[in-house]
Amino acid sequence: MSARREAVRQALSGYSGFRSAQDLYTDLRAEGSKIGLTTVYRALQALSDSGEVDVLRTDDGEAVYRACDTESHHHHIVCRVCATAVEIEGPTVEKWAAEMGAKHGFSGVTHTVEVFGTCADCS
Amino acid sequence: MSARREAVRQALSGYSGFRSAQDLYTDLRAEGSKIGLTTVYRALQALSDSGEVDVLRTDDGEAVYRACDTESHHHHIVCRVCATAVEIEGPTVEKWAAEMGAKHGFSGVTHTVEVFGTCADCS
DNA sequence: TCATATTTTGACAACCGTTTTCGTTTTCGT
DNA sequence: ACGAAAACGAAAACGGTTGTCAAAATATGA
Ligand SMILES: [Zn+2]
Ligand SMILES: [Zn+2]
Ligand SMILES: [Zn+2]
Ligand SMILES: [Zn+2]
Repeated sequence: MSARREAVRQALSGYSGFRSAQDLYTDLRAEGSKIGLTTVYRALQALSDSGEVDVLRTDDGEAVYRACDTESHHHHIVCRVCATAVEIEGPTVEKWAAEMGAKHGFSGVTHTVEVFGTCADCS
Repeated sequence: MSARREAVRQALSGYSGFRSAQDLYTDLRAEGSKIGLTTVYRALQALSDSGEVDVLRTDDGEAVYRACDTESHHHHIVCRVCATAVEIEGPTVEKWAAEMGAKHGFSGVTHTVEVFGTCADCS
């Protein structure tokens, strides 16, 4: 883990919501870091490959990242206004997805589930 | 509904899976149509705005479209190999998402759910 | 320590899907 | 048939992301 990658991880950990690569780049530069945008992308790629951060796509196709508390399988409920996110578990959903796969003859079933809403603070 | 838009809808209806704008453009040109790529994008935008087609983002951020049988809320199980998709309903999931929202004080809760796997034909 | 091999970095250009622009063509109501 | 309004397509612009490559940092080992 290089110093720059650690800096990116740290910057991401400071937020409870999902952030884009460019957001993080702006944050780091604002703090005085001389990091390059390319390096931020590379760090996020590595962190997501290793499962340390979660990635998802916004409606307009931008990748956003989050340093979650757990590395085990989970989902999120994300605020549409402030982008803060809460980690949630859904045994119900896990089972449902598996059942659906089996029912339709699909193997190697995975799923993506995200919940959106407006959080209490933003209401 | 203009003729070009109708052509895009028709082209999309010919497939059971999700297709990208560029895929459809290639299909239509291959059939001899003189349609432009811009028009394909515009038609898909209109169709998705009106709820006639579903849109989702692939892992690499590309938008893909599908002409579903029903316009009411539903989800899909998508084959990772041939991209064919089956429409599925999940009362269980609907309830779970709503409960999660309420539990964490979120309002106006929506959700995205997609299931992926390898279909029977591709196994 | 010093020299050398390896990895990481960042400026910049390239890439690719998508949107905007704008002049032309088609459609539609009268 | 006429003019207004909408749709169209080619090309340029856009924005996020990835590739390139030379310089800088770091690790290795004599
Ligand atoms: Zn997470
Ligand atoms: Zn799950
Ligand atoms: Zn559908
Ligand atoms: Zn649902």
